[in-house]
Amino acid sequence: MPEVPCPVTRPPREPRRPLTLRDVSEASGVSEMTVSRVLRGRGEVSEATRERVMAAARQLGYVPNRIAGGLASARVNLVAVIVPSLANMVFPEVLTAATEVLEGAGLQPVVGVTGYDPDREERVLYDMLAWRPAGVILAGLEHGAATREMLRAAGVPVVEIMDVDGEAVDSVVGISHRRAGRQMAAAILDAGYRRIAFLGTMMPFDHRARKRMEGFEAVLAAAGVALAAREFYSGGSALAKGREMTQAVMARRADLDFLYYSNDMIGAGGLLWCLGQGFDIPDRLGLAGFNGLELIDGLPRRLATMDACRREIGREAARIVVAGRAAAGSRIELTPVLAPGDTIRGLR
Amino acid sequence: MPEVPCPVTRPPREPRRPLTLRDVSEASGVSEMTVSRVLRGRGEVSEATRERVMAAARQLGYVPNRIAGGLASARVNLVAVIVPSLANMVFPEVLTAATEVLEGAGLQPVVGVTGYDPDREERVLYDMLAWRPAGVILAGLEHGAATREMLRAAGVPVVEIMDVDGEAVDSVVGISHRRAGRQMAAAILDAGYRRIAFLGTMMPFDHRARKRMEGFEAVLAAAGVALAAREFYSGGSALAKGREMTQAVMARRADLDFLYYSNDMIGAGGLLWCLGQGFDIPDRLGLAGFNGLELIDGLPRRLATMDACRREIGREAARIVVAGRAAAGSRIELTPVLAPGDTIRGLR
DNA sequence: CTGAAAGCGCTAACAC
DNA sequence: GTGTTAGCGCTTTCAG
Repeated sequence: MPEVPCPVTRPPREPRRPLTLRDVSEASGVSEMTVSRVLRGRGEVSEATRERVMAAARQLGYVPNRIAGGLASARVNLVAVIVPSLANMVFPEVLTAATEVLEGAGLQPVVGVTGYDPDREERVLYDMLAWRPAGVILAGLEHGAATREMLRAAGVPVVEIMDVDGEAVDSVVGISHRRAGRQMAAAILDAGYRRIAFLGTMMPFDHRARKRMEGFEAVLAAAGVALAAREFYSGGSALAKGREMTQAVMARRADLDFLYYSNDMIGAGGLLWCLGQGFDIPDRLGLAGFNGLELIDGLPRRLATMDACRREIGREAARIVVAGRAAAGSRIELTPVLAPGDTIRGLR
Repeated sequence: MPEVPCPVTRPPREPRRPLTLRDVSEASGVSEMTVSRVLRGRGEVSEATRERVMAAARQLGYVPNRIAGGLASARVNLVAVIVPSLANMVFPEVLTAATEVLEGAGLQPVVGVTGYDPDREERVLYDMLAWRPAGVILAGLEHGAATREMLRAAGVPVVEIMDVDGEAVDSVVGISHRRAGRQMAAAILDAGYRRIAFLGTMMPFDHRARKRMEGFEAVLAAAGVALAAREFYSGGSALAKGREMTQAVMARRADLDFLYYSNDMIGAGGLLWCLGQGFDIPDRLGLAGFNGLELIDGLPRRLATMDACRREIGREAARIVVAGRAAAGSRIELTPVLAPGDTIRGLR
């Protein structure tokens, strides 16, 4: 990556007109083309020239204009990354991992947030494609028709992340949430629990949570077990909601012996409430969440969970974008591992 | 904001060459100039023409090229937002609030992450300024000389956020962390605690945490009280670290009667550990954190804390950028409120 | 209300 | 190694 000629001294005068390559060219007595080469670190340039150019650029405080550069070269170092939310730690983590890989390749993520709203997703994508990014990473496989069409026509790598249960436009990196739900159900049944409740978010467009629940119920049904209760929430502090939902569901069905939460944060809230009630965990009552958040390490007991492979997803998605056309159509299904923690009996 | 002419039907053929205004112009029989007007929603255009153009654009799946547009108009709808980290929920929250305001004004945030590293901050800023953003929002007042110089020379609104203790390049929106530390110290002393420890992060560039500690110690010193212990951590799950640090510090100084944490997450970990130990909180031992995270609502006891005004900071910073030159040099100091929770005695 | 011409600041593709 | 020429796809400006 080219060196950054940041200004260390104040330029002689505050020029009203923005600086251009020409200014650096004149100040250094080198042609614009060569200045451009130096600043991009491309092409063979003699060391002497290079230094004169860098000195002039630094001196003036010149910052190259990528808008012009992008137009001229039809190459842009931006990568669109579109996630449903930043409030759920899962996405900042995916983003952080993706950013590390992208930066290493000289690419710059541009983050868009949809709020789990397909219309906003469409708008956000449209706005980002207007910058002709070098790639698109976006969460989920469910998109509006127009969104899919834009992705298809974008002509750059598109990576749909988090989920693999569905049809991808181009590449996918994620886990099977249906399978994750099934796996958790099997473990719970194995451990002998039978009066099981599901506690989750009330978001029509959180397809991954829905799929986990579907997989979960399917396995229960196959074993002749029906969900004994369901509880949904929306908004507010997830930890507090976990607490409230748990209290509510236990008030309705005191005989429940297992609570499956759609994420670790509400699970943690539920766990704290249950411990406060003095419930015998995991014998009388088992609990499990989803995501494998770091947070779990600090709870009085480790909540059973399943790793959503967030960092790996971010990293692999970024790699696919970096690889360009070579990696088109990749499909990477990661395998979440059940971490039984201390809240499922007999599974230590 | 202009309507989004997203494609609802597949274009007739997959064109290899990217679409341009000219394609829409030809397909609609309207000049490029008028197509441009329609797509941007600028200038007077007859309804009939408008509809023909929109239909053609939608049909083709045309997405305007903002690179070319930005170059021609020297106007860009991007706003650089530079934060130290996404792992600390504080920043995603600021970002979310800022995004709401920016989107409402047709601006698009571009997020950069520095990892609390001044050199990375400089690089990130350089990369962002290369896109000639309409404004810059960045955390903190402490920057390298080159970074300050770039900010000064950017020629667009610059808003430094989170902190007001220091000299700003242009506008500032934040709170005084020194004052926050002082205020907390005063409250703790008022409540009669005297053997006080500080537990925090070991980050040389987390200036805000440092300032809180400085303010905190200053008030203690003025009252003739010295910090009885300090404990620092880095990396790992903050909740777990809070637990470990608390255990460690209490092992060293069992007579401590107050623990002041540099953030709520480690404070929550400490609180959970203390409750597990059966400590008499808040009488025998008081606790306080910082930030006012939502998370607190779900803990067995409400941790005392002080709101960092995160959403308000994001919102106001974005407003200043939206206002443009009119708001240059603004200074907004917000006042964090002490939320005594259940962990400081006599302050319910 | 609509159109034609002239760049925006840079880089690809060639010369030298 | 270095310089020259011609655009990239839009929008500004000015005519009609």
